[in-house]
Amino acid sequence: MSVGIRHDDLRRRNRAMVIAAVRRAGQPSRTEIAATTGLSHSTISAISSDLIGEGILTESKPSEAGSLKRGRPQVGLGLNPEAAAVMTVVLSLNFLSVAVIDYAGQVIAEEQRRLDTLTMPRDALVGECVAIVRRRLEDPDLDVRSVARIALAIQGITDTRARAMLWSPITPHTDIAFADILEGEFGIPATMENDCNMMAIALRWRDPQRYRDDFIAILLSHGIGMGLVLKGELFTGTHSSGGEFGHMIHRPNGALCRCGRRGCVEAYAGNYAIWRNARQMSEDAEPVADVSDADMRALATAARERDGPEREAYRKAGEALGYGLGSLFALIDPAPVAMVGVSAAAFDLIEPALREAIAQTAGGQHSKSISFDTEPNELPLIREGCAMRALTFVDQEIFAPGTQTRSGLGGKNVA
Amino acid sequence: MSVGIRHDDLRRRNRAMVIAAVRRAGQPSRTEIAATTGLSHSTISAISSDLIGEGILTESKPSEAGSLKRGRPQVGLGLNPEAAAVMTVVLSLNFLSVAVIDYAGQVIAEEQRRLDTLTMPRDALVGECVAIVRRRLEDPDLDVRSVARIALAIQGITDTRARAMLWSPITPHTDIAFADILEGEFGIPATMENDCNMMAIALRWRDPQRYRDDFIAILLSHGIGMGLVLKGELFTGTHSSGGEFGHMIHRPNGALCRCGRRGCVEAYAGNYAIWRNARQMSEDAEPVADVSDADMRALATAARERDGPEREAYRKAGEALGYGLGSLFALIDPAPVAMVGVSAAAFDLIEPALREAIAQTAGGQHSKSISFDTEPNELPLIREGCAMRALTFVDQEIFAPGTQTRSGLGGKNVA
DNA sequence: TCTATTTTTTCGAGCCTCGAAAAAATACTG
DNA sequence: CAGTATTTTTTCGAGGCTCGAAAAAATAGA
Repeated sequence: MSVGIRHDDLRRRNRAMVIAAVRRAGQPSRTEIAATTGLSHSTISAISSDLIGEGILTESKPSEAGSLKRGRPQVGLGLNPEAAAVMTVVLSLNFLSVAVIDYAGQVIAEEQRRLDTLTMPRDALVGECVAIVRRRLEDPDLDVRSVARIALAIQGITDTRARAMLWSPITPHTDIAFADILEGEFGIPATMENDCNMMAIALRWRDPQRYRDDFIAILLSHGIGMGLVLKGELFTGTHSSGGEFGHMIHRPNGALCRCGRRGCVEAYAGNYAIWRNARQMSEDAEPVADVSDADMRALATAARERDGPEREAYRKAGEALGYGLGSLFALIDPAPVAMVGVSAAAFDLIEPALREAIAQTAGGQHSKSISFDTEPNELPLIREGCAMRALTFVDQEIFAPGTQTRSGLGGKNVA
Repeated sequence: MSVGIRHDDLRRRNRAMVIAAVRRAGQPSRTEIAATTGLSHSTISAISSDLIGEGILTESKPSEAGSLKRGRPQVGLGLNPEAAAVMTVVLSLNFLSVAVIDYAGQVIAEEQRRLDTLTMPRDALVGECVAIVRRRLEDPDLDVRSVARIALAIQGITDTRARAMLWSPITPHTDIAFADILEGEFGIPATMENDCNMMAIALRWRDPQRYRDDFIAILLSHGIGMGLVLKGELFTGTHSSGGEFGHMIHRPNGALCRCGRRGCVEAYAGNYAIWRNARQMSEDAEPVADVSDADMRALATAARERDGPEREAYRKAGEALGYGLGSLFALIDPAPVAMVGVSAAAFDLIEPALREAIAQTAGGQHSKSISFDTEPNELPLIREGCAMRALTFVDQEIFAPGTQTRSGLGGKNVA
């Protein structure tokens, strides 16, 4: 069960803490680090001297040009971009994109590719992923010997251990152990992440003020996904990536969902559902495979112009999202929400019904104070999230290694 | 933000770990403790010698009568019952009960009282609680100078910090800071806990095999409550005790709930809802204040005898619970469920519809493998949970004190 | 150039855990 | 019944880590 703290863990954890402080703060001085970590100046001095010696951190002389203060000027510590690199692989509908990122977080190489993910055979899909990674790794223009971690994100359900995709709407194939495949191929540790979880992580790094300990990222796209951070930690299911907000039941025995079941939130709020309602098709109509972003934008425009089936479709979407959030907020208490994806651009059409619905629920007691943010473009968020995920892994497991993660704090999902 | 580990924390945490190991295992030897904690024998020896010296642990000579093994016999370590005592206060509908428990977990005194909680003025309710605690504390037959902690449980919503009751169905009054009141009155640290959370904690201590890291306790009583343990930790909302499973929305705009809203799970599965449906009253009918356990049992008997409105009422309850669990399992993945409370005795009437409903949901994919346990009597569970809650507090915060819980691991809800 | 001020490093003290060896306590063996 | 094997527990020195205080370093103002 829970495990004691050994003496050697101490240094390891405090090293990790110093690295984390630098990654968060950018260019903090040793004094600032001492303040945020609560450790003594001597300890910080010793640890950072080690880290600089190992090439993980660097000193960056002039922290601020206008140094008005009296005494010895602070010298900022920064991450050494050359200490390592990580790679992100984002696999979405008909689209594959990779990036190589240096240790300081800058993108140093990219490649993107269109694929027909819905019809590709299993081997071809895996093969494309392996090939694109290989091309980046073998790029002679780039010194990427030091790629220390690969983070792969996909729409759909992954397992808690971040090894495999269990199910995804972008391909008919299931249970692909991408992480193991890439590790086997390149000998680089890899993880298989859920796209919405990566969005949540990215939001936290982008705007730590707003998205700190408790917040929700909801992907409004062809399907409905969610990434949830509670008490500062990424929330996942116990077996799967979990957080399948889109498949909470909105109306028992209701509209047909892409998952084959009935009445899911997604069956009212996913792009295909909005499309189906806007075209006044039956709720039993088979969900279409994909609706283009352009079509969705046209739908939104029409809904804004006149009161018709399009507007009603968005209203229904808002209602489903509102009741779904209400149920969620009954469990976890309300928190700020970020709406991401194409339909987030139509949030003006969704919001009224959403707020009305949520006000009918226990979780929506203070519905007016629940704030919504919108971000129409999910891909950059997912990429950033993957990058931070991979980088913090390097921070913790490679540059602050130790008594190899015994059971204890191993699987913490610090966002 | 997250704080470094100081050198003095080390001993503190390892002390806490040893105490916890003893509480879990009962009479473990030093060697067993070393094995479960992963610490060295020397460390365990040093720490347990301290703890014995301080009167927290005791050695209990003959661990097993039939010691067949060869070498030096193990000497068991146990909790010293006199090291401290705690008090539990359980406030439920028309009923108030307290118990004094020694450090080893044995009840050493009890008192119970009937009250008319629904109509009592606020001051009287608080006054009764204070008075009953005072009577136990001042009991001359008992040496209870050393009560180190009071845990108070109530049906309803409490705040995350476990200081106050925010709302409860047993009284019209809201926002009563019971924990602060008792602390102020007696100078003993107190907490205000949610009843269902205590049930979950108790289940974990009763049957750690079955209820280990992930499970759900659902109270089927006048209202519907839930206690949830995820990844070994009690799950609570971010502001409130959270986990208001009973107020997830089952049918938008559906049956009238006791909370004044419509379509909550509870509005179909709470005793009043089953009663309302069994009597073929309108779903809009005002929920009755209370249905006696005897009446509920009569209802169940009738439902078992013939196919009529009673049976249909239980079917509807099962359906609501099933869809609710389905939505919950979409978020957290399926886990074992314990059904507690009067209506758990009628689970045979509820289960078929519940399983049918859950099979319609994404979370119920493997619905057959989800196991349900029943326990008709919630009160003993709540009491035990409070006792363990209070005792583990004493273990950690009083007998392993240190750098006073800075932000870091402060609020962990280890069940 | 000297002084005040702030940051960073150095150094010894005090703990803590660990491993190895010793001590303690029992069962087996002839 | 004495001696040996075995297992548990304690003891002891070594090695690490963090801390506080003091020293050193680096700058702005006078």
